[in-house]
Amino acid sequence: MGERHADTRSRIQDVALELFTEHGYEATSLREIAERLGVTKAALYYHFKTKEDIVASFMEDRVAALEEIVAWGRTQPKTDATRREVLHRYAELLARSNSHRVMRFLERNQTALRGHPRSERIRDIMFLVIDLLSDRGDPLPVRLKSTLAIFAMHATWFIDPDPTAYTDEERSKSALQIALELLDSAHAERADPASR
Amino acid sequence: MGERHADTRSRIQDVALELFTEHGYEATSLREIAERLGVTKAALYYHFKTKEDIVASFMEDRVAALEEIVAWGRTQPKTDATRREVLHRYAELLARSNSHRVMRFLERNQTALRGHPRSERIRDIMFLVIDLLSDRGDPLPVRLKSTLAIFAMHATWFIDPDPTAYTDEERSKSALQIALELLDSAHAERADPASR
DNA sequence: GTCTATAGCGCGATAGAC
DNA sequence: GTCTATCGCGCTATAGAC
Repeated sequence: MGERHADTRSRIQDVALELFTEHGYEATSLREIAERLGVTKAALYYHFKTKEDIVASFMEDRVAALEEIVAWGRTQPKTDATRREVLHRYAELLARSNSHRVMRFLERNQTALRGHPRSERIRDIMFLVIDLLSDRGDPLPVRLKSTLAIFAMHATWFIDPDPTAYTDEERSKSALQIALELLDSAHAERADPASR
Repeated sequence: MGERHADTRSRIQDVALELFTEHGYEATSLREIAERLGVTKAALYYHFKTKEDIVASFMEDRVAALEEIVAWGRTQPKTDATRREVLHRYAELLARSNSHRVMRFLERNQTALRGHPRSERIRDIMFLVIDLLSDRGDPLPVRLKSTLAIFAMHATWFIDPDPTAYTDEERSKSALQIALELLDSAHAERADPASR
Protein backbone atom coordinates (compact mmCIF):
# COMPACT_ATOMS: atom_id res chain seq x y z
CA MET A 1 0.00 0.00 0.00
CA GLY A 2 1.08 3.61 -0.62
CA GLU A 3 4.57 4.76 -1.34
CA ARG A 4 7.32 2.92 0.41
CA HIS A 5 10.32 5.03 1.33
CA ALA A 6 9.75 8.55 0.03
CA ASP A 7 12.99 10.46 0.47
CA THR A 8 13.96 11.05 4.07
CA ARG A 9 13.54 14.80 3.88
CA SER A 10 9.86 14.46 2.99
CA ARG A 11 9.31 11.83 5.63
CA ILE A 12 10.79 14.13 8.26
CA GLN A 13 8.48 16.93 7.14
CA ASP A 14 5.49 14.63 7.23
CA VAL A 15 6.14 13.23 10.69
CA ALA A 16 7.15 16.61 12.11
CA LEU A 17 4.00 18.27 10.79
CA GLU A 18 1.87 15.55 12.36
CA LEU A 19 3.58 15.62 15.75
CA PHE A 20 3.86 19.41 15.92
CA THR A 21 0.14 19.61 15.19
CA GLU A 22 -1.02 16.83 17.51
CA HIS A 23 1.27 17.36 20.49
CA GLY A 24 2.50 20.93 19.94
CA TYR A 25 5.70 22.39 18.53
CA GLU A 26 7.51 22.91 21.83
CA ALA A 27 6.29 19.63 23.29
CA THR A 28 7.63 17.62 20.34
CA SER A 29 11.33 16.85 20.58
CA LEU A 30 13.58 15.98 17.69
CA ARG A 31 14.21 12.68 19.45
CA GLU A 32 10.52 11.77 19.06
CA ILE A 33 10.55 12.62 15.37
CA ALA A 34 13.72 10.64 14.82
CA GLU A 35 12.44 7.62 16.75
CA ARG A 36 9.21 7.55 14.78
CA LEU A 37 11.28 7.44 11.58
CA GLY A 38 13.73 4.85 12.90
CA VAL A 39 16.73 7.16 12.62
CA THR A 40 18.74 9.25 15.09
CA LYS A 41 18.52 12.94 15.86
CA ALA A 42 21.81 13.53 14.08
CA ALA A 43 20.28 12.34 10.81
CA LEU A 44 17.67 15.10 11.02
CA TYR A 45 20.45 17.66 11.19
CA TYR A 46 21.78 16.50 7.90
CA HIS A 47 18.48 17.49 6.25
CA PHE A 48 17.58 20.57 8.31
CA LYS A 49 19.86 23.08 9.99
CA THR A 50 17.57 23.65 13.00
CA LYS A 51 14.17 22.69 14.40
CA GLU A 52 12.77 26.02 13.22
CA ASP A 53 14.06 25.21 9.76
CA ILE A 54 11.69 22.27 9.56
CA VAL A 55 8.82 24.63 10.27
CA ALA A 56 10.03 27.12 7.68
CA SER A 57 10.09 24.38 5.08
CA PHE A 58 6.33 23.77 5.57
CA MET A 59 5.48 27.32 4.81
CA GLU A 60 7.38 28.23 1.69
CA ASP A 61 4.55 27.38 -0.68
CA ARG A 62 1.80 28.67 1.62
CA VAL A 63 3.18 32.19 1.69
CA ALA A 64 3.50 32.33 -2.07
CA ALA A 65 -0.03 31.01 -2.66
CA LEU A 66 -1.59 33.45 -0.19
CA GLU A 67 0.33 36.37 -1.66
CA GLU A 68 -0.99 35.42 -5.06
CA ILE A 69 -4.58 35.73 -3.85
CA VAL A 70 -3.91 39.12 -2.28
CA ALA A 71 -2.11 40.41 -5.38
CA TRP A 72 -4.99 39.32 -7.60
CA GLY A 73 -7.63 40.81 -5.28
CA ARG A 74 -5.94 44.18 -5.31
CA THR A 75 -6.19 44.45 -9.06
CA GLN A 76 -9.94 43.89 -8.96
CA PRO A 77 -12.82 46.33 -8.34
CA LYS A 78 -14.30 46.12 -4.82
CA THR A 79 -17.48 44.34 -5.78
CA ASP A 80 -19.51 41.46 -4.37
CA ALA A 81 -18.30 39.33 -7.26
CA THR A 82 -14.64 40.00 -6.40
CA ARG A 83 -15.17 39.22 -2.74
CA ARG A 84 -16.93 35.97 -3.54
CA GLU A 85 -14.13 35.01 -5.91
CA VAL A 86 -11.58 35.64 -3.12
CA LEU A 87 -13.39 33.10 -0.96
CA HIS A 88 -13.54 30.62 -3.84
CA ARG A 89 -9.80 30.93 -4.38
CA TYR A 90 -9.10 30.62 -0.70
CA ALA A 91 -11.23 27.47 -0.49
CA GLU A 92 -9.37 26.00 -3.45
CA LEU A 93 -6.07 26.73 -1.76
CA LEU A 94 -7.18 25.04 1.46
CA ALA A 95 -8.32 21.97 -0.41
CA ARG A 96 -4.86 21.52 -1.97
CA SER A 97 -3.08 18.52 -0.52
CA ASN A 98 -1.13 19.71 2.50
CA SER A 99 -2.48 23.20 2.78
CA HIS A 100 -5.06 22.66 5.49
CA ARG A 101 -2.65 20.53 7.49
CA VAL A 102 -0.18 23.41 7.52
CA MET A 103 -2.86 25.95 8.41
CA ARG A 104 -4.05 23.74 11.28
CA PHE A 105 -0.49 23.43 12.53
CA LEU A 106 -0.17 27.22 12.43
CA GLU A 107 -3.44 27.79 14.21
CA ARG A 108 -2.64 25.34 16.96
CA ASN A 109 0.84 26.71 17.52
CA GLN A 110 0.25 30.45 17.16
CA THR A 111 1.89 31.31 20.43
CA ALA A 112 4.83 28.94 20.21
CA LEU A 113 5.72 30.34 16.78
CA ARG A 114 5.75 33.95 17.90
CA GLY A 115 8.74 35.66 16.43
CA HIS A 116 9.15 33.04 13.72
CA PRO A 117 9.41 35.21 10.59
CA ARG A 118 7.60 32.93 8.17
CA SER A 119 4.64 32.34 10.50
CA GLU A 120 4.25 36.04 11.28
CA ARG A 121 4.27 36.71 7.56
CA ILE A 122 1.35 34.30 7.10
CA ARG A 123 -0.54 35.98 9.92
CA ASP A 124 -0.07 39.37 8.28
CA ILE A 125 -1.22 38.05 4.93
CA MET A 126 -4.37 36.66 6.52
CA PHE A 127 -5.30 40.20 7.55
CA LEU A 128 -4.67 41.38 3.99
CA VAL A 129 -7.02 38.67 2.73
CA ILE A 130 -9.67 39.87 5.20
CA ASP A 131 -9.12 43.40 3.93
CA LEU A 132 -10.20 42.16 0.52
CA LEU A 133 -13.54 41.20 2.07
CA SER A 134 -14.27 44.47 3.89
CA ASP A 135 -12.63 47.81 4.63
CA ARG A 136 -10.85 48.67 7.85
CA GLY A 137 -13.37 51.43 8.49
CA ASP A 138 -16.45 49.20 8.21
CA PRO A 139 -18.65 48.68 11.31
CA LEU A 140 -17.65 45.98 13.78
CA PRO A 141 -20.21 43.34 12.71
CA VAL A 142 -19.12 43.67 9.07
CA ARG A 143 -15.45 43.26 10.00
CA LEU A 144 -16.21 40.34 12.28
CA LYS A 145 -18.24 38.51 9.68
CA SER A 146 -15.48 38.98 7.12
CA THR A 147 -12.98 37.54 9.56
CA LEU A 148 -15.30 34.69 10.43
CA ALA A 149 -15.83 33.84 6.77
CA ILE A 150 -12.15 32.94 6.51
CA PHE A 151 -12.11 31.44 9.96
CA ALA A 152 -15.14 29.30 9.14
CA MET A 153 -13.29 27.63 6.31
CA HIS A 154 -10.45 26.71 8.63
CA ALA A 155 -12.76 25.56 11.38
CA THR A 156 -14.62 23.31 9.00
CA TRP A 157 -11.44 21.40 8.42
CA PHE A 158 -10.22 21.58 11.98
CA ILE A 159 -13.17 21.18 14.30
CA ASP A 160 -14.65 17.93 13.56
CA PRO A 161 -18.09 16.80 14.66
CA ASP A 162 -17.27 13.33 13.35
CA PRO A 163 -14.10 12.78 11.34
CA THR A 164 -15.35 9.70 9.52
CA ALA A 165 -18.89 10.73 8.63
CA TYR A 166 -18.13 13.01 5.69
CA THR A 167 -15.79 13.15 2.72
CA ASP A 168 -13.23 15.90 2.22
CA GLU A 169 -15.21 17.10 -0.74
CA GLU A 170 -18.45 17.46 1.23
CA ARG A 171 -16.53 19.26 3.91
CA SER A 172 -14.85 21.64 1.49
CA LYS A 173 -18.15 22.43 -0.21
CA SER A 174 -19.96 23.13 3.07
CA ALA A 175 -17.12 25.30 4.28
CA LEU A 176 -17.25 27.53 1.23
CA GLN A 177 -21.04 27.68 1.37
CA ILE A 178 -21.00 28.91 4.98
CA ALA A 179 -18.24 31.42 4.29
CA LEU A 180 -20.21 32.84 1.36
CA GLU A 181 -23.31 33.17 3.53
CA LEU A 182 -21.34 35.06 6.17
CA LEU A 183 -19.92 37.36 3.52
CA ASP A 184 -23.35 38.06 2.02
CA SER A 185 -24.72 38.71 5.46
CA ALA A 186 -21.88 41.13 6.22
CA HIS A 187 -22.53 43.23 3.14
CA ALA A 188 -26.32 43.08 3.39
CA GLU A 189 -25.78 44.55 6.83
CA ARG A 190 -23.47 47.24 5.57
CA ALA A 191 -25.99 48.28 2.95
CA ASP A 192 -28.89 48.35 5.39
CA PRO A 193 -27.74 48.41 9.03
CA ALA A 194 -31.22 49.26 10.35
CA SER A 195 -32.61 45.93 9.18
CA ARG A 196 -30.76 44.11 11.96
CA MET B 1 -4.37 53.31 40.04
CA GLY B 2 -5.86 49.85 40.49
CA GLU B 3 -5.22 47.51 43.35
CA ARG B 4 -1.73 47.49 44.77
CA HIS B 5 -0.54 44.12 46.01
CA ALA B 6 -3.35 41.63 45.55
CA ASP B 7 -2.32 38.41 47.30
CA THR B 8 0.60 36.64 45.67
CA ARG B 9 -1.42 33.63 44.61
CA SER B 10 -3.74 35.79 42.48
CA ARG B 11 -0.84 37.74 41.05
CA ILE B 12 0.83 34.49 40.01
CA GLN B 13 -2.37 33.36 38.29
CA ASP B 14 -2.73 36.68 36.54
CA VAL B 15 0.82 36.83 35.21
CA ALA B 16 0.89 33.15 34.29
CA LEU B 17 -2.37 33.41 32.36
CA GLU B 18 -1.01 36.36 30.43
CA LEU B 19 2.35 34.82 29.59
CA PHE B 20 0.95 31.36 28.83
CA THR B 21 -1.49 33.02 26.44
CA GLU B 22 0.91 35.43 24.77
CA HIS B 23 4.05 33.28 24.51
CA GLY B 24 2.65 29.77 24.95
CA TYR B 25 2.48 27.36 27.88
CA GLU B 26 5.63 25.40 27.11
CA ALA B 27 7.59 28.45 26.05
CA THR B 28 6.90 30.24 29.34
CA SER B 29 9.21 29.21 32.16
CA LEU B 30 8.49 29.62 35.84
CA ARG B 31 11.58 31.80 36.01
CA GLU B 32 9.91 34.33 33.68
CA ILE B 33 6.75 34.39 35.78
CA ALA B 34 8.75 34.79 38.98
CA GLU B 35 10.90 37.56 37.51
CA ARG B 36 7.90 39.51 36.33
CA LEU B 37 6.53 39.35 39.88
CA GLY B 38 9.85 40.20 41.50
CA VAL B 39 10.09 36.92 43.41
CA THR B 40 12.00 33.68 42.88
CA LYS B 41 10.85 30.41 41.35
CA ALA B 42 10.84 28.79 44.75
CA ALA B 43 8.16 31.21 45.94
CA LEU B 44 5.82 29.95 43.20
CA TYR B 45 6.19 26.44 44.53
CA TYR B 46 4.89 27.56 47.88
CA HIS B 47 1.59 28.56 46.21
CA PHE B 48 1.31 25.86 43.54
CA LYS B 49 2.55 22.28 43.61
CA THR B 50 3.50 22.16 39.90
CA LYS B 51 3.33 24.23 36.74
CA GLU B 52 0.29 22.23 35.64
CA ASP B 53 -1.35 23.11 38.92
CA ILE B 54 -1.34 26.77 37.96
CA VAL B 55 -3.23 25.85 34.81
CA ALA B 56 -5.70 23.72 36.74
CA SER B 57 -6.44 26.64 39.04
CA PHE B 58 -7.61 28.76 36.07
CA MET B 59 -10.17 26.22 35.08
CA GLU B 60 -11.99 25.27 38.22
CA ASP B 61 -14.78 27.82 37.77
CA ARG B 62 -14.96 27.45 34.00
CA VAL B 63 -15.79 23.76 34.17
CA ALA B 64 -18.54 24.34 36.75
CA ALA B 65 -20.11 27.20 34.76
CA LEU B 66 -20.10 25.22 31.50
CA GLU B 67 -21.58 22.18 33.18
CA GLU B 68 -24.35 24.35 34.53
CA ILE B 69 -25.33 25.43 31.01
CA VAL B 70 -25.33 21.83 29.77
CA ALA B 71 -27.36 20.61 32.75
CA TRP B 72 -29.93 23.36 32.22
CA GLY B 73 -30.14 22.70 28.47
CA ARG B 74 -30.84 19.05 28.98
CA THR B 75 -33.93 19.76 31.09
CA GLN B 76 -35.42 21.92 28.31
CA PRO B 77 -37.46 20.96 25.23
CA LYS B 78 -35.44 21.01 21.99
CA THR B 79 -36.91 24.18 20.57
CA ASP B 80 -35.52 27.26 18.84
CA ALA B 81 -36.17 29.23 22.02
CA THR B 82 -34.04 26.81 24.08
CA ARG B 83 -31.19 26.91 21.59
CA ARG B 84 -31.20 30.68 21.48
CA GLU B 85 -31.19 30.80 25.27
CA VAL B 86 -28.15 28.48 25.33
CA LEU B 87 -26.26 30.99 23.21
CA HIS B 88 -27.38 33.86 25.44
CA ARG B 89 -26.12 32.04 28.52
CA TYR B 90 -22.86 31.17 26.81
CA ALA B 91 -22.34 34.80 25.81
CA GLU B 92 -23.00 35.91 29.37
CA LEU B 93 -20.47 33.41 30.63
CA LEU B 94 -17.81 34.63 28.19
CA ALA B 95 -18.40 38.23 29.21
CA ARG B 96 -17.72 37.42 32.86
CA SER B 97 -14.41 38.86 34.02
CA ASN B 98 -11.73 36.29 33.32
CA SER B 99 -13.73 33.82 31.31
CA HIS B 100 -12.68 34.83 27.81
CA ARG B 101 -9.07 35.19 28.90
CA VAL B 102 -9.14 31.56 30.07
CA MET B 103 -10.88 30.36 26.90
CA ARG B 104 -8.33 32.18 24.76
CA PHE B 105 -5.52 30.58 26.73
CA LEU B 106 -7.11 27.17 26.14
CA GLU B 107 -7.60 27.76 22.45
CA ARG B 108 -4.05 28.92 21.92
CA ASN B 109 -2.55 26.04 23.88
CA GLN B 110 -4.78 23.15 22.83
CA THR B 111 -1.95 20.93 21.82
CA ALA B 112 0.40 21.71 24.69
CA LEU B 113 -2.35 20.85 27.17
CA ARG B 114 -3.12 17.47 25.66
CA GLY B 115 -3.55 14.98 28.43
CA HIS B 116 -4.20 17.65 31.01
CA PRO B 117 -7.42 16.34 32.62
CA ARG B 118 -9.12 19.68 33.29
CA SER B 119 -8.55 21.00 29.79
CA GLU B 120 -9.78 17.80 28.15
CA ARG B 121 -12.86 18.04 30.33
CA ILE B 122 -13.56 21.53 28.99
CA ARG B 123 -13.10 20.30 25.45
CA ASP B 124 -15.63 17.51 26.05
CA ILE B 125 -18.11 19.93 27.56
CA MET B 126 -17.82 22.19 24.52
CA PHE B 127 -19.08 19.32 22.40
CA LEU B 128 -21.98 18.81 24.80
CA VAL B 129 -22.88 22.50 24.43
CA ILE B 130 -22.84 22.09 20.65
CA ASP B 131 -25.10 19.06 21.05
CA LEU B 132 -27.64 21.40 22.63
CA LEU B 133 -27.67 23.38 19.38
CA SER B 134 -28.11 20.45 16.97
CA ASP B 135 -28.25 16.66 16.99
CA ARG B 136 -25.34 14.41 16.13
CA GLY B 137 -27.34 12.99 13.23
CA ASP B 138 -28.04 16.36 11.57
CA PRO B 139 -26.55 17.10 8.13
CA LEU B 140 -23.01 18.44 7.95
CA PRO B 141 -23.86 22.09 7.29
CA VAL B 142 -26.20 22.16 10.28
CA ARG B 143 -23.55 20.68 12.55
CA LEU B 144 -20.88 23.00 11.25
CA LYS B 145 -23.02 26.08 11.74
CA SER B 146 -23.81 25.02 15.30
CA THR B 147 -20.13 24.60 15.98
CA LEU B 148 -19.32 27.91 14.35
CA ALA B 149 -21.96 29.71 16.41
CA ILE B 150 -19.96 28.90 19.54
CA PHE B 151 -16.68 29.39 17.75
CA ALA B 152 -17.80 32.80 16.49
CA MET B 153 -18.30 34.04 20.02
CA HIS B 154 -14.77 33.04 20.91
CA ALA B 155 -13.31 34.45 17.74
CA THR B 156 -14.99 37.78 18.32
CA TRP B 157 -13.01 38.12 21.50
CA PHE B 158 -9.83 36.63 20.15
CA ILE B 159 -9.36 37.78 16.58
CA ASP B 160 -9.15 41.44 16.68
CA PRO B 161 -9.55 43.70 13.67
CA ASP B 162 -8.55 46.63 15.89
CA PRO B 163 -8.31 46.14 19.65
CA THR B 164 -8.90 49.77 20.55
CA ALA B 165 -11.72 50.66 18.20
CA TYR B 166 -14.60 49.00 20.06
CA THR B 167 -15.74 48.49 23.63
CA ASP B 168 -16.09 45.09 25.24
CA GLU B 169 -19.82 45.60 25.32
CA GLU B 170 -20.08 46.29 21.58
CA ARG B 171 -17.92 43.27 20.96
CA SER B 172 -20.01 41.01 23.19
CA LYS B 173 -23.24 42.18 21.59
CA SER B 174 -21.97 41.65 18.04
CA ALA B 175 -20.65 38.23 18.92
CA LEU B 176 -24.00 37.06 20.21
CA GLN B 177 -25.79 38.58 17.24
CA ILE B 178 -23.62 36.70 14.75
CA ALA B 179 -23.92 33.45 16.69
CA LEU B 180 -27.71 33.75 16.70
CA GLU B 181 -27.73 34.36 12.96
CA LEU B 182 -25.63 31.25 12.37
CA LEU B 183 -27.95 29.23 14.57
CA ASP B 184 -31.07 30.50 12.76
CA SER B 185 -29.43 29.77 9.45
CA ALA B 186 -28.56 26.24 10.57
CA HIS B 187 -32.12 25.38 11.50
CA ALA B 188 -33.71 27.15 8.54
CA GLU B 189 -31.51 24.87 6.48
CA ARG B 190 -32.55 21.80 8.40
CA ALA B 191 -36.22 22.62 7.90
CA ASP B 192 -35.78 23.29 4.20
CA PRO B 193 -32.56 21.86 2.78
CA ALA B 194 -33.67 22.37 -0.83
CA SER B 195 -33.66 26.14 -0.41
CA ARG B 196 -29.88 26.22 -0.36
C1' DG C 1 6.13 33.20 52.79
C1' DT C 2 10.30 33.84 50.51
C1' DC C 3 15.07 32.89 50.04
C1' DT C 4 19.76 30.34 48.18
C1' DA C 5 21.47 26.39 46.27
C1' DT C 6 21.33 22.48 43.65
C1' DA C 7 19.72 17.98 41.98
C1' DG C 8 18.39 15.63 37.83
C1' DC C 9 16.90 15.55 33.42
C1' DG C 10 16.00 16.17 28.40
C1' DC C 11 16.63 19.41 25.15
C1' DG C 12 18.83 21.47 20.66
C1' DA C 13 22.89 21.24 18.45
C1' DT C 14 27.79 19.74 16.95
C1' DA C 15 32.09 16.82 15.91
C1' DG C 16 33.89 13.35 13.62
C1' DA C 17 33.90 8.21 12.26
C1' DC C 18 32.07 5.24 8.76
C1' DG D 1 23.46 9.92 4.60
C1' DT D 2 23.49 8.05 9.00
C1' DC D 3 25.89 6.83 13.07
C1' DT D 4 27.97 7.35 18.23
C1' DA D 5 29.22 10.37 21.59
C1' DT D 6 29.04 14.46 23.91
C1' DC D 7 28.64 19.50 25.07
C1' DG D 8 26.26 23.18 27.32
C1' DC D 9 22.19 24.91 28.63
C1' DG D 10 17.72 25.94 30.89
C1' DC D 11 14.13 23.63 32.60
C1' DT D 12 10.91 21.68 36.59
C1' DA D 13 11.20 20.62 41.05
C1' DT D 14 13.12 20.03 45.91
C1' DA D 15 15.83 20.77 50.42
C1' DG D 16 16.56 23.46 54.01
C1' DA D 17 17.84 28.23 56.10
C1' DC D 18 15.64 32.43 57.62
